[in-house]
Amino acid sequence: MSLRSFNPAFKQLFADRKPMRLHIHEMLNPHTVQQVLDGMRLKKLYPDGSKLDIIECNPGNGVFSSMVNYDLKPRNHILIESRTKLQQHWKKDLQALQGITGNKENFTLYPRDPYDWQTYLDLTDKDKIIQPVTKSYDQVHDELLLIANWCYDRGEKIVAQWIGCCGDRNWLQKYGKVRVICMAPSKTVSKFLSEPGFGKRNRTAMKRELFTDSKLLAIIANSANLPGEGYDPRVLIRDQPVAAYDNSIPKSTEMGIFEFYPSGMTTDAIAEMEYLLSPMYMNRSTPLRQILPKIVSGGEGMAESLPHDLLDRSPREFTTEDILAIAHAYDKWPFKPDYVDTIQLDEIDESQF
Amino acid sequence: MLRTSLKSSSYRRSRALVQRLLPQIQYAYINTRSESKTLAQSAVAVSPVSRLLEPLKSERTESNAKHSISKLTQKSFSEIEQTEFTAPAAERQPGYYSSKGDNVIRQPFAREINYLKSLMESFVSDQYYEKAYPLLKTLSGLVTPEEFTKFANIYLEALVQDEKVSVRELEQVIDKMQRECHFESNNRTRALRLTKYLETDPKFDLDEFFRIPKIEDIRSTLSNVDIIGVDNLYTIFDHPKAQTWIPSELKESYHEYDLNKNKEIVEDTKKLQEKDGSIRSLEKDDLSELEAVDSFGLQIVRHSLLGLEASPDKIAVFTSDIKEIIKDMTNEESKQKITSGKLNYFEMYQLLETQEQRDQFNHALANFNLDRQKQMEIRGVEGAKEKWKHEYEETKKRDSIMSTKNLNAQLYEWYQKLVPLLQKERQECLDLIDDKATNQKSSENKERAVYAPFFVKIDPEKAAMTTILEVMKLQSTGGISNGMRALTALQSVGKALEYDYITQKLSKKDLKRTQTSKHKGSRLLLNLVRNAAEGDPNEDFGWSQDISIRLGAVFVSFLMEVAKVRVSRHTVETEQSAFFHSIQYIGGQRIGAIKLHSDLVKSINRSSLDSCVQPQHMPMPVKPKDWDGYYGRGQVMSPLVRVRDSPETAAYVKTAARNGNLDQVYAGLNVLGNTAWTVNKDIFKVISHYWNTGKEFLDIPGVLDKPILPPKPERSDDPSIKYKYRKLVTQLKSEFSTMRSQRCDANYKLEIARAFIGEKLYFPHNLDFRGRAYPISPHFNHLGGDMTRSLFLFWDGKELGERGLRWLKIQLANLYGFDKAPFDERVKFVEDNLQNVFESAKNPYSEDAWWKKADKPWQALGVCFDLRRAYKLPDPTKYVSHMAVHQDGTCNGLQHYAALGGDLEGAQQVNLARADRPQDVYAYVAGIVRELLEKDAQKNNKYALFLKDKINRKVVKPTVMTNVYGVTYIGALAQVRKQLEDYFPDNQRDSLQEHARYLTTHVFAAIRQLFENAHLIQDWLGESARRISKSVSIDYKESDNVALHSSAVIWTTPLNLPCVQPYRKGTSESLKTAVQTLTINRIDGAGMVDGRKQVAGFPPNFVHSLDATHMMMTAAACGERGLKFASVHDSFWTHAADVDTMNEQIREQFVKLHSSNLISLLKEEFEIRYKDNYQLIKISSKHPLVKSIKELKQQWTKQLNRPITLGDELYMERTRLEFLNSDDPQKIKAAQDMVTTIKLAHEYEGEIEDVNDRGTYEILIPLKFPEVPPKGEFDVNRVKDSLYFFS
DNA sequence: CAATTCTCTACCGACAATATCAGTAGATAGGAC
DNA sequence: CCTCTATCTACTGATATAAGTAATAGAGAATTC
Repeated sequence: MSLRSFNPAFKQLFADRKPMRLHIHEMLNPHTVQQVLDGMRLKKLYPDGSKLDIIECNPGNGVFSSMVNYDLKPRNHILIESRTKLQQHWKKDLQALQGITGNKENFTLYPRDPYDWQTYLDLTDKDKIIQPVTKSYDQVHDELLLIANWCYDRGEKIVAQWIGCCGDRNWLQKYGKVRVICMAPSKTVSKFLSEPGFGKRNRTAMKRELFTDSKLLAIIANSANLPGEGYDPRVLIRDQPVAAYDNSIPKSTEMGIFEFYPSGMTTDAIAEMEYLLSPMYMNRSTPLRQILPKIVSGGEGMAESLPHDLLDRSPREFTTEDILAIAHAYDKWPFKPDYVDTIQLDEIDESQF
Repeated sequence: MLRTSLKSSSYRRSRALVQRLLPQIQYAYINTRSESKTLAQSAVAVSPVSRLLEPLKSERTESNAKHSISKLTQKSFSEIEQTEFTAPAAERQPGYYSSKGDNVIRQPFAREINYLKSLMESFVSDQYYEKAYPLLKTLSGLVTPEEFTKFANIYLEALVQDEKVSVRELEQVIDKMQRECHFESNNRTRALRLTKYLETDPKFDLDEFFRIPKIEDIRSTLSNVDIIGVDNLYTIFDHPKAQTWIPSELKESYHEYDLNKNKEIVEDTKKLQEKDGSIRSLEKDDLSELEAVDSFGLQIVRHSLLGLEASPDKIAVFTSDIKEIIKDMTNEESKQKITSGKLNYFEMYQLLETQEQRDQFNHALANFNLDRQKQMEIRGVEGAKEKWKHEYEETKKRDSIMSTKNLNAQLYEWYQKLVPLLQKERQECLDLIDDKATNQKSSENKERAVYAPFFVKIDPEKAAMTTILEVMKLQSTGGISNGMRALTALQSVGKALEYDYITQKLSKKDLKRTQTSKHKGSRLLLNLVRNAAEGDPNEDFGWSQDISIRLGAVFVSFLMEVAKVRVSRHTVETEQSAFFHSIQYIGGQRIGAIKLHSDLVKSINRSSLDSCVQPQHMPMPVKPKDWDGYYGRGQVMSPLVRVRDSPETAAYVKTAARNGNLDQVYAGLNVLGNTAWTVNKDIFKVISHYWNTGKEFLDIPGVLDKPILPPKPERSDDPSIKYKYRKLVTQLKSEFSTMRSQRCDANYKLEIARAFIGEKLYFPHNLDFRGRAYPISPHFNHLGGDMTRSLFLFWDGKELGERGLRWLKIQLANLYGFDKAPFDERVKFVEDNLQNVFESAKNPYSEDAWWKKADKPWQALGVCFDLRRAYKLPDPTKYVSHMAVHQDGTCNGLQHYAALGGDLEGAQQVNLARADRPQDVYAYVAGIVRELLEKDAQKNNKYALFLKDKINRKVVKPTVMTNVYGVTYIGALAQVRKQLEDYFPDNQRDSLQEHARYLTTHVFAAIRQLFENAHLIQDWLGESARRISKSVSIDYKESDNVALHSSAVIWTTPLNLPCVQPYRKGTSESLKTAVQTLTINRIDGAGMVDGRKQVAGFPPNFVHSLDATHMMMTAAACGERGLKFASVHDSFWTHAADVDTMNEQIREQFVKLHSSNLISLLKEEFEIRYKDNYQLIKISSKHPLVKSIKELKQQWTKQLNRPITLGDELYMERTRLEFLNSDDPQKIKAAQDMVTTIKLAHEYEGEIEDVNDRGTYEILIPLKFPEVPPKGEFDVNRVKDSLYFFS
């Protein structure tokens, strides 16, 4: 298979160094990346590279970065990388690239922590490296693309929050329907992409369905494994993701790549009862009727204003309509507790000094 | 905990794998015995083969039975009856914990045995003998025959006590037990039979009964006096052969009896006094009306300690006693006052004139309080209930519909609903036990069967109260808002129920054996029998944790079912559950919680709960009985040492107690427990006044409604803003809820204080596992904060004298915060402020009263009151003071370290040496740091330049203090950063961090420099702990249940208290209850030690065990000299007049403690204790030893046809040593010729270094300890001259 | 094995995860002979 | 009557839970990335 997207300028750069593994897994095999990119057909979505800004989180050793860059030829390609060793690599590589191509790839290394919200504020507001335009939510933002690799255990948390941001339309999603191409462990992706009724369906999956449009793009497994286990079959059939092998992905951590961007939906109603959803989804196979009294003072009373068939189903089975129905009932419920009472305390560490 | 369970599961897996492999190999060996050789055989050809093989053969016992035995504690009595649980004899043999040589026994199946015992006792005490028998039979399958006899005798004892059981039936049961359970009777069994015969068979022939047994056996039989009882012993005494039969301990009683028998005793007629005008102490109610304003919070529980009401006849006795006592008083006015009925007991006591009167008064009061204590235990909660009922009825009169407005009325409503439900459930349980239940096999009944035998023991009415009180008390604990951890709730309810059950059981105890109708007879014998009947203080009693939790869950779930609150919003009103069960996610883990309805919480906040009535949480109005074993006597049921669920700690302490090693510990504790206190009424009034304003005052938080929160951010605000908001809000809420619970806690304390005004009270103490002493009653004690401490006075007063007056002034200066100056200056400080002192005492409420600005204002005010009173006398030195004056060690941990290490400069800085002024170690360390920075500043270090003028004692104090506890760099960094925070604005976080990092390193360096030797000792302790916790016992086998690293750090204090660090990695087990399935982390006595904690904990724990020892020694010494003594770890208290004596003893005892080289002694102790342990160390693969060891292992591998394990290596060494120590010269010879890996390492002459690098090879060597670091030059005797050592 | 990732970070008093589901081993019942 | 299989149950181990990681930095334990 041809490496259509491979930037020859990188050939030497990659050859010069040994790829390092630093906590976050990534594809190191260009052939795999090529397969994935072929499946994604990004050029169709972003035909005009001269207007496109790419923000990439945790580019790592840069195989994917360089190839997606070569594919789309963006105006800006920001690499947010916080691992000092990799920062050094990039600095060196970009210097070299300057010599080879004059950095017509438009890479900029932004050596900050992609986990930190402040990084994005500084990128656009303080350092003004890029200044995205705000577009309407009618269609996907065609001048801004976010690529992120969160393929390690703790990445799940940030992915969940990013999905939440689509509902709130804040963070980068304040600029419009910004597509996020996200790499994460299959364990995470299969959870967040599951549909109602699937065993792994959880709160974030529900929010994902409600607030975003999403698609499973690819599954990359170690060649010792069979890719795609644990995903909701409906998603696999619907999205027809690319299945590829890459042995830089460890056997224990399959990688899933999916995209999401805000859907038309945004509402305060879900945030208002977020504190209810959390315990609700802890017993996600228990019928709502039994859960209600366990999540809020007097919660059993809320049942009166909900249809029976909904009460008999469990959170795992809830569709977005169900959730909205519950949100509505909650809104009308007279016994909503004070906001103070809904705040959960975390561990109190009392230091004596 | 997920991690732990994963770890242990994978660990189990690998072990299971080994277990699966091993048998095959051994079978293979056994079948081909002639061809192949075992390890040992190959090494010692001449050794008797069978003996070498035996241990290996037994390794393959992995029976199913064992597997199911661990499930036994989850089974109900009927399931146990139907299932067979039998452990192979080998597995019943006791093991050991950390050390083979300590002779502390680890009982296999301890939890299962305990459960069966509880069940059996439960049945047997209600005459369900046929239900109890199968349990006994199951027990016989789990324990050794000797152990079994003990349990069988418990069963038989019940039969003997039951009059309906005949001798024949008894003998039949014994017969059956012999047949079915391999019961081996002993002399206690004989005593049981004897008793039954004596009591039921008029024609019983003692001669015949004792014809066959040997004389020693007869004597041993008769020494079971608790079984035989007084009257039966008299019968035996009457027998002509009695003199030869009776054991030595009964000789004296026998003679007394014999003597009295022949005397005509005139029966004393009761001389009960007529009840003319009994003097009763001022009623608490009157006082409350006098002094309490029922406005804000501090609501008086009427009869809050109703139980402290005595029965009328006791009042009469007390009254006449007092009349008798004051008969000879000279001051008529005082006499008048005492009989007026307007004084409380303490005020009466103060008016007495002679020591004799006081002694008599104390005696009378002690008798009186004994009865009151009993009443309190029996009817403790009754008072609360009456109050609830009253308010309920009042409320009902006003409103037709109950509302949450009145909390107590609400509680009563729940109580009323709960009781019938519990009664019904109890009946169901009874039916189930009687096999009368309609659907015996239903799943409901299956669950019921687990708790039924215990449920039926509980009085529903009392339990209803207990449940409500406990649950309400726990609101907002455990980091859960408006609720509590389910585990905590179920456990405390369960424990409280257990307490009720035990007290009830004790009050109903069969008195037959300890009473006699004879007026003549032997008092000695009576005492002997009564003592014996109290039982062995080293024997466990009560329910296991599982039982009480499960039971607690049943009660809590019933409460949750019935408890409702009425809620209204706008125009809607409805009834909702008061409690609900919920799962919360805290700190990455799910926590089961019982939450209160938010409206209920608001109601509680408004009215503040008065839940204190439960006697187990109270100080004692009577002197606690002296400690003489693992469990306390009398009302004190707590163990001597708080063992934190560590079976090992408990076992070590019990063994020490049984061996009689703890007398010195008891002595110290008893001094603490015998110190009588009373409540300072003057202070109470002032606190009460400020409390009732409802405003914040000093350390009392004000009444708070709800926290004020800033407006919520918009949905579309940046996540960082939302996050910051959430963080702020949680912090506000958490601050709010700590304030609230502080106020709640203070309320609780004040209520107890109020109840004890004018009363005499005691604090029985017990120990933590290091030996530090704590009062057992948890809330109201002298360990509390300033406010709580200020409420205490010694019951006894002592005339100040010159010195006492001086010390009282010093005490005030110390409390005021003027404690860094020499004594004379402190005295002067107070004398200069004497007007302020008087003014404070005279008018404590004035806006800017002097006392309010003190460091510890409440206690300072207390001294002000005292000083003012003293100075009102013509001669203030004649004033009788009840104040406790404190002498505090200056950085006590460092004092001990300095003494151990002998650091000259360090010792001086913590006042071990005499100095004109008290030395301040913090300031001194700050000085060193400053010098270090100065040097760097000259090199133009920017951090040094910035920081050098900002170093003061405050900056270094936290780090110096926590250094003793082994604070790490990162922890200290956080402290320093906090101290430096003010110098850096918010946007310079990075700079702050860098400066803090720089400074922390230098603070560490400074401490290290000052206490160089001490640090070497700290390191030595740490290293020793590391080696111990990574060591392997010689008996280690892969197939065993004993973990690879199973030795904890254990040491013995100079007072012989064994200290066992309880840190082991547990396994999580789940316990299904009526409320939820709990996950309980259980530690196994032979489980893996938590090396990290063992190492980190040992240095501080060892030093704390030393300071505890010092305290106990001082306590005992002060006690011997007639001083009253109390302590808060490193703060020692006594009367002002006695401070000099105490100070002398503090120093004497310190010198005595440190006159031996404690670390060398510790090393010797370790060497003995861990002599059977081996160290796993890594040596360089290039080390010459590696080659020979590898060779030997290869040789063995070939012969055994499997890889050599650690267990194999140890087995070989074990065999070698066994042979070496045998008497058989052939074996000795064989052992000498035998080579093992360990022997190779042991005999290696060169250097063996534990390297932590790559390219290493792990070998076993005998456990050795590092050399003790040399001591510095400081001579500990100089402490005797130090003025400010404790000051 | 050695390399890499994860965890924990100040002592004691006063500790503490839980629900669910899939898979498996063992038990029971049932049916045929 | 015995054996064999189908079905059920009990038990175990794995997994998900939430959704700022929190400002650090170095050793030690646990995996195998």
